Amino acid sequence: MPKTATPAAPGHRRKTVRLIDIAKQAGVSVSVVGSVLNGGRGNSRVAPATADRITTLARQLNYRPSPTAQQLRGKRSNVFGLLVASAGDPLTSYLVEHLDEEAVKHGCQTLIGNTAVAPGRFEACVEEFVSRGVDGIFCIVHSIFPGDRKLLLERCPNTVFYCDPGLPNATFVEVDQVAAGQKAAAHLLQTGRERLGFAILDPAQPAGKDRVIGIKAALTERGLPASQLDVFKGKRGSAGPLRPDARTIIWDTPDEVLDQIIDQLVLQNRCDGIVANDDFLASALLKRLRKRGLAVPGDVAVVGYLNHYLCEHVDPPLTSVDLRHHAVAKAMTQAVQEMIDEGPALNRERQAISIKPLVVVRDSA
Amino acid sequence: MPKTATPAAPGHRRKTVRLIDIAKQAGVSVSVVGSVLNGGRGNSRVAPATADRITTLARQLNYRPSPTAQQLRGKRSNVFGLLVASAGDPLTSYLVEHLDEEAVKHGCQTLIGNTAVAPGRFEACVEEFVSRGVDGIFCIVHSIFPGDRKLLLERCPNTVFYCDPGLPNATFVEVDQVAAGQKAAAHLLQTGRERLGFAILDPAQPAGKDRVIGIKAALTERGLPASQLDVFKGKRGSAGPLRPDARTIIWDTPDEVLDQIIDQLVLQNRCDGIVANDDFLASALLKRLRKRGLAVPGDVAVVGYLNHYLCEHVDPPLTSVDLRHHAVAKAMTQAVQEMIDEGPALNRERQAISIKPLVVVRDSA
DNA sequence: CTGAAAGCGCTTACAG
DNA sequence: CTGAAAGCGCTTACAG
Repeated sequence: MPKTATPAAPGHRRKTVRLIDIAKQAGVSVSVVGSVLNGGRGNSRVAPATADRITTLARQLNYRPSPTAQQLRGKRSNVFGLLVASAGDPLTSYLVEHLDEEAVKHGCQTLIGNTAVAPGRFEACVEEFVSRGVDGIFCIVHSIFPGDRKLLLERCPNTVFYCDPGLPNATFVEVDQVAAGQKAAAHLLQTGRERLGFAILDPAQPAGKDRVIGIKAALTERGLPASQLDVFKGKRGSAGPLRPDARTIIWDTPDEVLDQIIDQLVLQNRCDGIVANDDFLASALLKRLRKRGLAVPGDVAVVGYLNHYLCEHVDPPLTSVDLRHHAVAKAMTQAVQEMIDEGPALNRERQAISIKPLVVVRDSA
Repeated sequence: MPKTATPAAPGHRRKTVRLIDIAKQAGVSVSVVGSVLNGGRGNSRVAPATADRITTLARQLNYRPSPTAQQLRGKRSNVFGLLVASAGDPLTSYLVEHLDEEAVKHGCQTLIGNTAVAPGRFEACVEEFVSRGVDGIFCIVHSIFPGDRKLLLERCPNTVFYCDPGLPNATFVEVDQVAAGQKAAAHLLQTGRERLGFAILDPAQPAGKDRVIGIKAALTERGLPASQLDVFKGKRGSAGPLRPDARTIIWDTPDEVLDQIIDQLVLQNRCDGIVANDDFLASALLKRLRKRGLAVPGDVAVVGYLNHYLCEHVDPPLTSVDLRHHAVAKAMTQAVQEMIDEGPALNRERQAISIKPLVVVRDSA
């Protein structure tokens, strides 16, 4: 229990240097020092000679303004809050990294809000972020996780979502699913495939429908009929954490479903190119195809979706659709920065920013 | 540019409720309200009836103390800084998640400090953390990345490292490498393997030597001579990022080296169980062994190290040594909490906390 | 048991 | 061009 009221220098005696310390040494008032060192526009108000003396002194003493005091006085915190279901999930960890990288470019730091740790954490994190005075919030919590997005937007209008939260006045960045389907299919067609299969799970999701539209568009572009696409509509397998230790959602597709996909698309409909719902399904398909004596890409080409970490490691390395997390992060950061600069614009209109994905070619297609 | 000096409620008009607001409504002074709502020991000083009135009012008005003001007054920030080379790296992303989870349990939030974004970021992050008054810092930046650890420890004594930073007064948590080798080998021996191979990269690293000691200990425990272990000492392949987008270090082992490993360990020395340096090497070996007509685990069993995400997805699924990131995170958080509680104990002794890894059995061994 | 007052480090009108 | 003063929201001795 620290007796001193010196907050900086955690667990340390070392006196933190303040404006007044510099002011004394420079023989001027704190106002002058403040305006020279931290002043927004107003360091022109100080005589050049005085200003020089002050900046030199500040450098010598290694002066750092106290963000705490500045914030209490009404300045920005230069902190963004980041709501994430689980920061360790490789699905989003790259996005976390890129968001923080962009935040740093904007002179900000990122505060983690891990919402999947316990029930009610989403709302609790929002309250904490707001009371800490964050400048804005990124919400990259997947829609399958609970959390009151409406409350979030009320408590902090400067919020940018990853994917559509379904709120009338939300700002969000999303991946263009039509383009995702179109690009995956176009790659298959360009490399000589003629009959395409789409193994889709959760066909009810709009993302799936958009990808079908995209695949058909790719066929049309090459003058092929939409009937050259066969869609396997399956259900998710059991969802469970990858390891007892982790909270990652990994969708485990049972062998029966994999066999159904292979039976319908490859054997029955003679598809020579398959677009898989995601890299996990693709990776499972790769294994199952081998087990059944079908060669990839010899007999059938496979394209994944996510361009996930594991693509490099499966056999053969998986061609996949990259979601361009860095571009997403840039767009999200830019959006929040604009909201901050524009000030409290209540009743803001819904704004959707769309990112076009890219195909990363490896060996499977 | 906000005109008001109200920091909370980012980009929002909504007046934040303060102690004085409650004080007025309750007809008492701020001192009383403060001691009831935020007071450490001293809420016994207030009459129960008054206290009740105040707490009710606080709940009604949804009062939240301003951490900024509290911090300026000398209270803890309840923020931990987290130095990480790249938060998106799946090697550490789980550790990031677990550290934050533990921080939340201790009533703290985590501020990210991404040190690999640009040169000098490590030191810059340290300064920012210190000036923001973090209560402690976790440094999980891998030793191959630059960063002045000594300065870090000086600026913030309440720092806990993941892995030995090689400083005389550092507190750190590390994985027991002897146990890692011992457990991997013990599993192979228990499942009927008799001649072991260890494919080690960077043999100069102490971690590698410790693992050799562990493997030999496992042999001895079963009454086998240490000569039943054959060590392949190789060099790292080229290190490069997995994707142009990411800063992850992935060690790419060229096919020639993989062939050398197989030639020496499997063909020449008839090893039937291989301990691989890490999951990436193991995954590459799996592919190469298949290409050369050797069955896993039929002809040779393979054990990885990391229990990385991809273990589930390679073919066959990889048995691996789990580094118990959650236990590591717990130990790190507990250590920093103790440092905070004990107060500024300069000249603290070097403290090493060792975590014993576990074998996670899948199909490859 | 309660209140008035000082002060954490800074910014920002307001006077000179 | 420069300084004295008020105040951000809170805590903490110190008086009553």
